[in-house]
Amino acid sequence: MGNATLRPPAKAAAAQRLIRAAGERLTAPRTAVLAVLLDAKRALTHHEIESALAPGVPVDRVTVYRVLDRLVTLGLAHRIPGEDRTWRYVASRDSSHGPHAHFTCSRCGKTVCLEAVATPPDVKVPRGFLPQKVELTVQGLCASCH
Amino acid sequence: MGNATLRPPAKAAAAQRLIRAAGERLTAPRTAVLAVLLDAKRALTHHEIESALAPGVPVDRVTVYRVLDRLVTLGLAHRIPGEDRTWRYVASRDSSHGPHAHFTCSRCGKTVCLEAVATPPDVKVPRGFLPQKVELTVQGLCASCH
DNA sequence: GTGCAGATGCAATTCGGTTGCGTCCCGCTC
DNA sequence: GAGCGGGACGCAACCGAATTGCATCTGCAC
Repeated sequence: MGNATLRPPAKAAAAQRLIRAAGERLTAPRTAVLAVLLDAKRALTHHEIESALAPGVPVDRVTVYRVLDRLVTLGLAHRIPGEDRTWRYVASRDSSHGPHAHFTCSRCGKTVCLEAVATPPDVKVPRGFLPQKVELTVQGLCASCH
Repeated sequence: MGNATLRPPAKAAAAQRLIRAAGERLTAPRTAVLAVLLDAKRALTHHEIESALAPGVPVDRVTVYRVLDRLVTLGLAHRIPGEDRTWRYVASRDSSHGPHAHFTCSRCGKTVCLEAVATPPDVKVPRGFLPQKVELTVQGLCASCH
């Protein structure tokens, strides 16, 4: 998952580029948080993000929330409601926001994005309902818990 | 959604039957809570459940949580993590726990179960992962908010 | 009717997340 | 390169959903 003190500089540079490209002000917290997300192989909770960047720049809890919120708004990240009532965040791999699938381990809570759902979700909704976003979550055991 | 003071006795009777059939002790809170769920046309939050049964038997907040928890364990109900970080509960229509789909209105938060999803659950999971349950959530606008 | 494991009620606590507000600093302008 | 203004940050207090501990009560088996 990467070490905060040794976070690849490439990720920080990429983070800066993305923030700039979004027309946002470039600040240390934003760079750090986005770099953490880009470096992560799975969805991270707020707590995980916070502790991942702790050794470097100390960033306030609230600021992390606000940065994440902003990143989600900008489309640079998206967040997943978990079974444990906490948000998890992932950097958006690219702007293709097709029907998204996630896998959550019911033992350790680890959450990963599943690429390429082979199923065009033709869901029947009641008359008058307007579907906008489809979330597909698979619960089960991850490789290490299995 | 039914009125608490005039809750159909049929629902209370059904609730009692289900609780009994599950080999559980029959208590007023359990009957009341399950009756509320059976009577509901959509998924209810803890708060909604509580206020739905308020006029009749006053049931402690904590007890409602515990009863719901028990009902979920027994398979008589299931709960859905919402975008607003609160659980919503629905009585399990029957024991067929196929891939389940829910619709959540992003404006008013109302959540309903979608029957009959044409979802062939061929989701690709990473090697070593063991899928157990599939949740499909559709976000959008409900008929009244649309 | 009696006993007891299990259920309930009450109070206090935890915890993820949010809000208010004063200060700081990024980035535009001159 | 100095000045400036609005947005971002940090701190502290707050909120509400959910959980835990414990004493009391009760469904139900005998």
